Formats: sequence, C-alpha cells, structure tokens
Amino acid sequence: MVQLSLIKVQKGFETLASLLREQILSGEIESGEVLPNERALVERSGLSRGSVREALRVLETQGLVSTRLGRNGGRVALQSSTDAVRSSLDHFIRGQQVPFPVLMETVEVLEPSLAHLAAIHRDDNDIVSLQNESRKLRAASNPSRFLIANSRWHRAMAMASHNPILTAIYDSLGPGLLDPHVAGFASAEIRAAVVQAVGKVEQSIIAGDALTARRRMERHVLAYRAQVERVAPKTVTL
Amino acid sequence: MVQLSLIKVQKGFETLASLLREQILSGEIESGEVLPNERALVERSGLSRGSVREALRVLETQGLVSTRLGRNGGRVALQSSTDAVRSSLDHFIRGQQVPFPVLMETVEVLEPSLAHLAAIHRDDNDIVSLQNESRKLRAASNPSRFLIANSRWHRAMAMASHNPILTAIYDSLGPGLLDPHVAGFASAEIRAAVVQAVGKVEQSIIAGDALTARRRMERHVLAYRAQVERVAPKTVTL
DNA sequence: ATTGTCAAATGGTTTGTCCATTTATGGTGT
DNA sequence: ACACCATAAATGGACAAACCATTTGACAAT
Repeated sequence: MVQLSLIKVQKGFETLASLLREQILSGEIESGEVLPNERALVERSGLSRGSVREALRVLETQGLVSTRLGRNGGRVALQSSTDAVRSSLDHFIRGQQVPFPVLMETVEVLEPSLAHLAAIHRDDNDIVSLQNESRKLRAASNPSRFLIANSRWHRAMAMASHNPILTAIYDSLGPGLLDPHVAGFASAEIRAAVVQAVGKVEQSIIAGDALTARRRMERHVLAYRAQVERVAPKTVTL
Repeated sequence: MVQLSLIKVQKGFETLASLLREQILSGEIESGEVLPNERALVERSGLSRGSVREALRVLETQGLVSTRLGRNGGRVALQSSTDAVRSSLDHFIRGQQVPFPVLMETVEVLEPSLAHLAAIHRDDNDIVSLQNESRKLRAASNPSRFLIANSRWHRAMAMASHNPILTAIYDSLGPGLLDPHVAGFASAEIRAAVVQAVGKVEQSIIAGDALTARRRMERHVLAYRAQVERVAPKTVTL
C-alpha cells in the first residue's frame, strides 16, 4: 500500500495570500509599507482581480493589511495587533458558549501572574502610569467612573508585566467580563475595599516584590469573587 | 458645533459577513448547518457574486465557515475552534517578534495554573488519559518520542483543567516553544527528572490537591528552565 | 460487484465595465 | 499671494455574464 497523506489543493487566492502573509510576517514587507494596488497585483500574479481581492480580503481579516479608499488609497501592511487576538478569542468564547464563571476563573488566573511579572519587569514609565490610574481610581466618585478607572488600572498593570501575549489575552477578556453581570454593584464600601487592595498590589509592584504582589492580587481576586457571588450567586459559582 | 464621531462606512460584503457571523455565533445558524449556496445568497442579498464570495471568505478566515468543493459541496457553519485563536496568536507572536524568553515565561505562568485548575476540575476521563500519557512518557526511549509524549501529557493536563480559554492559549504556544530551541537536549538524566516531576504533579492532580499540584508544577518549570539555560544560556535569560 | 460514463451542483476564476471615494492639480477670483 | 473651487486621476468597491474545476449521484456496461 502506498503511503499517502491527504492532498490539500491550494487555491489561487490562497497562494497569493500566503505569499504576502509570509512577506509581511517576516518583515520583508515592512509595517506601514503600501502594497501594490489591485491592478498591479493582477499583472504580477497572473490571477484575476477577483482572486487578488479575495487574497487581500483574507489578509485584511487577519489584521495584516488595512485598506484605504480613494486616490492615494490602497493596502498598507500591518503587524497583526491585539485586535485580531481579541476578535478570535471573542468568537471562541461566544461560539463555544464559554460560561461566565470560566471567564472569571481565567481572569483570576491571569491577574496574580500579571502582578507577579509586573513587579519583575516594571520600568519607570509603568510606575508613573500605575500611579496615575490609581489616583483616578481613588478620585472616582460614582460606580461607572470607578469601573472604568478600575479596568484602566488593571490594564496598566498588565502593560507593566511587559508580557505582550498575556497582556493581549487579558485585554481580550476584560471588556466582556465587567460589563454584563457586574455592572451596578460597585457600592461605596466595595469601592473603598478595591482601592485599598489595588494600592497594596501597586506598592508591591513598585517595590519589585513579585511574590507579595502575586499574593496580594490573589487575595484581592478572592475577595472580589466573594463580593460578586454575594450579588449574583447563581451566575458565578463554578 | 455638532457632536460627531467618525462614521464608519459599511461595505456590502462586510454587512453580509456581519449578518451571517451574528447568526452563527448566536446559534441561530447551527454548527454543521450548510449555508445557502453562493447563487442563492446573491438572490437573497441583492449583492453580486463577488461581494457574496468576499463575505464568505471573511467568515472562512475567521473559522466560522468551512468550504467544500463540488456537488454536495457548499459552505458549512462552524463554531470557531482553537485554530483561529492559534493562528491569530501565531501572527501576533511572529509579527511583534515576541522573543523566545517571553514565550517561555508565558508557558511558565500557564502551566502551574493549569495544574491547579486540573486538580480542581479533573474528572475520571481526565485521570485515565493523564495516566495513559504518563505511561507513554515513562516508556519513551529516545528524545524525539519523549518530547512528543511530554507535550501530549501537558496537553492532557490542560484539558483536565476544563478551562477552554487557557487550554486554547496553551495549545497555541506549545508547538512553537519546544521544537526550535530545545530539540536535542533531552538526555536520559533530564528525561528521568521530567518523568519524576510529571508523576508527582499527576498524583496531586488525581488527589485533587490543587495547591500541591501548582507548587510541584512551579518547581518543575523552574528546574526545566534551569536545564534549558544550561544548554542555551543566551536565548533564554530574560 | 466493479467499473466506467455522464450529468448535475457547487465553488473557483476570468474578463470587462462601471461606480464611489479621495486627493492631487491647476485654474480663478480676490 | 492666498483662498477657494472645479476637474481629473488613482484607487478600491461592485456588478454581470460567462466559463472552468471538482465532486458526487445516477445509471449503464461489464
């Protein structure tokens, strides 16, 4: 019996998309560089305009190319940003109907680790922006401002970790988490508790004490979960 | 002055793509259901075939639709799988040129947490497959089989966490990590050490002792890093 | 039963044309 | 000079009408 793996036929547009994708990812086409326009790609590739457009559409969907209309428009090469990661995670979460408690659990896993890494890798800029955000957090007087400030502080902490992968993932999870279930529950007492916890974590990060930062964040996350469970027990318990 | 945010023009194909995407993600179109064929969509939407095809191409790129050629072919709706997440993370990592040590750091963050969650959420099936994989790991006699078995055991552990998000992410990171830098270094002593460490973690997971599982995995990860650093100091140190 | 042949259904591709949007250019009025 | 406007040019977006390529079902031939 002959050894054969399934043969995958490569369509024309796929071939072109792969070619361009490799050139962009490898840096051969630099970020910001404009690609040849559609008609030119038709000439060079020998494909029809429809196929060329499908190839470019694929790259656009993958966040590797952006499109501008009109004279001096065209396709510009990009390095795929967190946006593509975000949207793929979003589709995954919605499509698989990942339940809210799992999202919560994921954030609970990420935050202590991000605090840990932040304490190790934070630089002066990170410290400044953390302090900025926590100042705004302390100043926030109503729940909605508070929730925004809270999420911005957490985002600053993620940035301070200098781990772009975890940061991208955390970024993708945050929005879907806070809004729907937890919206109204930031009472004055809870806000005060969060401010205090955040302040302590921030101190440890600034001090470069990774283990303490992690431990404090773990504690904060537990307390936060307890609060959420008090408000909406059914939705949160695993 | 009137208040105006930038107006985003929605192209024809985008509109159709969004419509179908929503129907798929919301479950209104079930996974496995075949979409109307291109000509039918042309009639219903009023768009041209080219636009319809671009819309479907976008969905395919997002992993929400798969395409089959020929009679009885067509487009089938899917729920986006880990593949889409994997490819977006892959593009992100390559495009941003995330350095190897950061990948390593990310795995080091994820593995202890996955062990922790696995100890909490594992069921009987998980236990069986963990034991299967670790048996193969013990039996692996040469480095390449060993590395494969090792990655399969870790994958089983991730599955046992029953956290699809973290599992998807871990899945996306694994391949890129082991192959390139670490390939040849699985000496007999190192293999024995890994087998031992994995066994201990597995015991804790099976016992449902989350904290011990995490602690043991942390230790393992540190030891592993030390080994890698011994082999290739430059590439790994942060 | 197996094999071969043909037709039908579907996505893949081409060609040609025109539309819509944006901007460079150059003219016109002041 | 300067500001303004009208026009042309460049680009992506869209449409239409074919035809090609691939797969499969139906059915005949062996």
